[in-house]
Amino acid sequence: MDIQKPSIPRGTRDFGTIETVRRNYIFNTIKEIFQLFGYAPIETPAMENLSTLMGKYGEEGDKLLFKILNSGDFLSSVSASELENGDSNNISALISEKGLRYDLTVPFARYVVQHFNEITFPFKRYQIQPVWRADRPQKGRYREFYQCDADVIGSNSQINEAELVQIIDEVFKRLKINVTVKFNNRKILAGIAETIGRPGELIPLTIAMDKLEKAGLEKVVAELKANGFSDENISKLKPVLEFIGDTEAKLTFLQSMLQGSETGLKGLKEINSFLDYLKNIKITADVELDLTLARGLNYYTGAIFEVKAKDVSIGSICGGGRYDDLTGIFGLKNVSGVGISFGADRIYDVLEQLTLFPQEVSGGSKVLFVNFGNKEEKICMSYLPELRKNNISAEIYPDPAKLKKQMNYANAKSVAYVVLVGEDEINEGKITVKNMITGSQEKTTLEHLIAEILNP
RNA sequence: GUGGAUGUAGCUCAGCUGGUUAGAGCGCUGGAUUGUGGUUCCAGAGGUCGCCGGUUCGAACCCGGUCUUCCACCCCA
Repeated sequence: MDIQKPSIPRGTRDFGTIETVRRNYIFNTIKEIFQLFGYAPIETPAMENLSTLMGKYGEEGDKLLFKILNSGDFLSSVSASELENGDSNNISALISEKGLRYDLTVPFARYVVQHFNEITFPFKRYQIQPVWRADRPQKGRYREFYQCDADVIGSNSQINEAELVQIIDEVFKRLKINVTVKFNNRKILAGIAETIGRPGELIPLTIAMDKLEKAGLEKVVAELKANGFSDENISKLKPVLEFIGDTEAKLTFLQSMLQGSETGLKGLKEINSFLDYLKNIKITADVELDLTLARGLNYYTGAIFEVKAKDVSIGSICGGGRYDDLTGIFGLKNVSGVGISFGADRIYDVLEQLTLFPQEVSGGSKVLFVNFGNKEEKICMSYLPELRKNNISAEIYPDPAKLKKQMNYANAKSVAYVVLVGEDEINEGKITVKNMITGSQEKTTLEHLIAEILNP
């Protein structure tokens, strides 16, 4: 039999011990903050019915869904003529009815509708699980990655938006990442579309506007023209694209521009309410209104957020928004929700690039007992529980290997103290403790070692 | 999904216009030091040159395909 070189699918990764400990540091930080704000955890399955997932993320999203082949004789449901036609889309619908989740928001909406009777509203939940996208991987883009979501469903108040910004601020403050929180409102974008004379063409408009920062005004205009926007449409839009000023100035400008649009004015009202709540909160991060912020996910209808790291260029590390009717498609009308999603894997990349991971995130033992042989290891075995009882992680080297090898092991695992108990120590009822950081060494007792570690 | 790069030891990389036996640093193992790591010195192990095929007397090197990683679009966390 051939030995095959093992590998994992592209865009997926193994995590070593250091990486896992560091990732847990991110997850734990986020989880702690979520709980601090009263969010409770749920989990949903890795796979959902495709009918739940399809059509929720736009055309692009459907393409990026990982589909799971039906079990058993999956071809039996395909007729010969369909096979002959070779329409992949058609056939895939026949042979696959499950898919891996693409995000956590849509499964959450499904969950809310399905468990409506058990839930007390407003429902604040958090969820930290992997999601999968059949995207082409590159830096900061993986096919399996973790999202850390917090959502409030069943409340229209902008107090939720303000709270989510507060959570974002708190999380990145603790992780020591400088960020800018950009926000916008889909209703305002809809109002702009209306005002320039292209109501209902929100999506092509926003996709083009989104490129302003990256591609520049000319490219945006060119794309709009290609999508059938007239010169008059574009000249009406230009003041928006060219506007320079702070959040307040933008709002004043929009107030007069959107007079004719009911939706647009509603969006303005939402933003003003949101900002009003925010005034009472001390926020460290920069928070700014960005009219070119669009975000692709189709289900957003109100506020939208995006968070960027100031010191690293990696795309957004957190995003979110309000969806007024995501549960509607599953039969539950008039339930509005708003949520944010932290991208743990990108946050990892940011922390690594800025070397912001705390030192103590190592994962090894604090104390290692050297193994000198059968008689000595038994004494060590009796000491170990004493340390662990005091919440000090400790281990004994399992084999009576050469001392050099055991010291090397301690060094590689960044163990702080190595304890040597040989014949001399046994006779004296003491232990020899070597401090691996300073290199100094002294004969002492177990009690003294414990005391030193607990009260440095 | 479109376009462009990339792949040589565990890691980072050298390897001339195709020419005998493919190299370095770091790491690893052993020794100098039989109860002392992180510094030093010596020795050693480790390679289907991503994979498959083609051109050639001869391929790590040229050509085709495929996979990987990366970059730009698209989109996104």
